[in-house]
Amino acid sequence: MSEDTNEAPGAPNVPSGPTAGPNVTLEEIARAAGVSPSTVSRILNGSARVLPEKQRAVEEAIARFNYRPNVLARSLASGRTETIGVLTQAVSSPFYAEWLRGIEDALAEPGFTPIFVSSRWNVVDEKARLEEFIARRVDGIILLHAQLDEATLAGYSRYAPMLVLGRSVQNGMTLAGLPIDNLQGARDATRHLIEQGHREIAFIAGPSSHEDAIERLDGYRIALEEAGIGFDADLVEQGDYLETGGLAAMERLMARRPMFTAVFCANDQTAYGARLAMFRRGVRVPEDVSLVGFDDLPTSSYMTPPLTTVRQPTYEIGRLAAQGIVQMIRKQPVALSPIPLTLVTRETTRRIGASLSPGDEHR
Amino acid sequence: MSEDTNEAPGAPNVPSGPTAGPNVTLEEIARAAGVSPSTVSRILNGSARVLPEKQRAVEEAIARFNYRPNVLARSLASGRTETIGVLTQAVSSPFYAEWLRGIEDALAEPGFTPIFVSSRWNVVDEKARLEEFIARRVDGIILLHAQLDEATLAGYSRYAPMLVLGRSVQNGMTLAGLPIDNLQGARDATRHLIEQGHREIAFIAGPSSHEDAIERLDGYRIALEEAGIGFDADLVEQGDYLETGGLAAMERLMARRPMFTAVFCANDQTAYGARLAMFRRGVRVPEDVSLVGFDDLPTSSYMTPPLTTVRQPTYEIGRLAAQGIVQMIRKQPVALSPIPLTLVTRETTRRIGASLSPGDEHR
DNA sequence: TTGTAAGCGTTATCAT
DNA sequence: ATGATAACGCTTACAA
Repeated sequence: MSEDTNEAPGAPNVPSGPTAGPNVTLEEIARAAGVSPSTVSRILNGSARVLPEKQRAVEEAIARFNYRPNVLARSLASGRTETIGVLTQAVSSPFYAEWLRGIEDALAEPGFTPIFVSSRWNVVDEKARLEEFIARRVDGIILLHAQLDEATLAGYSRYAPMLVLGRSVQNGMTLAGLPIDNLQGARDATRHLIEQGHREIAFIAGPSSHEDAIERLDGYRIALEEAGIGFDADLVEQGDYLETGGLAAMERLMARRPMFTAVFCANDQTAYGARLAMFRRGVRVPEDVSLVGFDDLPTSSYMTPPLTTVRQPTYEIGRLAAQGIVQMIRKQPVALSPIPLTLVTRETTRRIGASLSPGDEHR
Repeated sequence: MSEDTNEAPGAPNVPSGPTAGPNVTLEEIARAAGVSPSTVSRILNGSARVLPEKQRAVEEAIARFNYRPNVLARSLASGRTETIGVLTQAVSSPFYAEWLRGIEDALAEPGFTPIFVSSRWNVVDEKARLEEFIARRVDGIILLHAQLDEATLAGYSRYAPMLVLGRSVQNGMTLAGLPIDNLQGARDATRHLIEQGHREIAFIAGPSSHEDAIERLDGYRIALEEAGIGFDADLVEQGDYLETGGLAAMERLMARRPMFTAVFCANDQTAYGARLAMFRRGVRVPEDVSLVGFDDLPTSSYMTPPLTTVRQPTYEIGRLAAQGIVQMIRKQPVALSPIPLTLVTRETTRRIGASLSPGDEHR
């Protein structure tokens, strides 16, 4: 029983005594403390009152053997894993980072553990990752930007309650969506430019496969139309939500179309690329061209000049999602209202018109 | 047995027949296919030859019932979880993102699943997360920048093999370190500035609690001394590896010390902050002051101007770590040599000296 | 309050 | 090649 003698350098806290280390079981603790396994279990889970003396004996044994309950066995027996599958499109994207932080923090409170995976913007991977979650018997699933269609999601939600961020779905007991009002955000941003006197406003779009990219384009278009300016397809370039795409799109735009006083980018990463393209050509921001992004990534306020952009309360959204999924697991009703976005005006936009008045620079 | 009738909207692929859905077990599959559980298990794992007809019958039943093996039960029985605990200091840090991507990609090949958690630069959390890994019976652990001392790590490594990134430890069978040569990187960066004619080179340091921050400071100091310039504590400001810290440090520096022609920052985030501080004061980069960062975050090449910095091959490091831990799990020997860093010269540094010659701008 | 015993869904060791 | 059967380490009625 105690053939557990792998020489590890300076193992601390681990008694060199009997069955120390990794493979101690609840049963051995029970034996050592002179109680039954169920008593140990009860103490571990606080699921019933136990005589103080036994309590102490058990706790002493746990400490002495450095015992850690086996989560697997616990979950198998109880049917609960206290685990939430979180599916991102890319764990490493700066955009998801804040969401993850919010989720992680909010999940820690009720004692759930998140499992983060990425599906790389790929529907096949997305399915595969969801099935892994199910095989792992997660208690709930949070999807950041699901690509799968609603019917498929609903099917998977039979296995575990699912919450989809950035998407509206038919809310039910096991499937819910937390939509983000991209259209409104894009409209506000465009309006801001219009109010600043801009009329030739270019747009660098995100991938048309993304629902939110389409919404942002729509918001831009609607604001233009509302202002009586009208949408001009010639002012729109295709990006890919990445810096490289923004750079290339901006280069094409400048080569093709010298007349515009502002550029609205479908996300901040695109704006970074566009900004560099302008820098390369000696186009000044905001003196020559105003620039607006979308998302408000943490670094955007450190761009030079700091980027005007549409802020998503990402950390808070993450928290909301985490709280929501926990409620769904507990079969409590969840009310999820669309997340409003707010424009944060920083220093890449400038009033134009009448004469070249100083505009916004003084602050 | 088939009280499994929760109404889910449009569940696909799930037969509305007998025991469809979540709770199908291996035993039911066996019954349906007219074989024993062991046979099903063998087919699932390919662990033995089975008659083609039974094989087909079982596969058919699996498909029909949409059966997914319970990972928990499997792990409990087999003692293997095929899971790697990955401890980061902050999942959401742009710095760790690329490491995670490398780890995730490389782990997918041998079929391991990473579990990412953050310890928030906090030793207490770090211990707690490690113990969770152990309770989850992960097969191996990768630590990104462990803060715990080596003896403690060695103790935990009794439970599962551990690989520490960015740190050198006494390499053994169950504990290994993959050091990163921060000192050399910092020395190269400083030398570059010296070669460009700079002599008054300021340094914004990282938190002194971080081993790598100290190494970077040392590299700076050594390069200075090697060049006969000598270290001047008055040119060093304290940062915190974050943008805010860089901003504040730079402001203090400018307020205190007008004489310097270059600033070397302990990491890119610090450089972003410093760059903004200079922008605010009308100090031009690189015309007035040269700027060098460290890490080469993805956005650094999109800074304006693009940031000269020390590049860590982060994605590759992540891959190496993943491959290393898998080898350790398989009890194969691992050879881990320190990762060299390379300076990438972009546009925030400029040659000075003789006269104000144009220098590097032409490219 | 405490103990006994029957699962939880697999894998693995035996025989056959 | 296949099937019983005993683990794996815990939870949870059910009794006492």
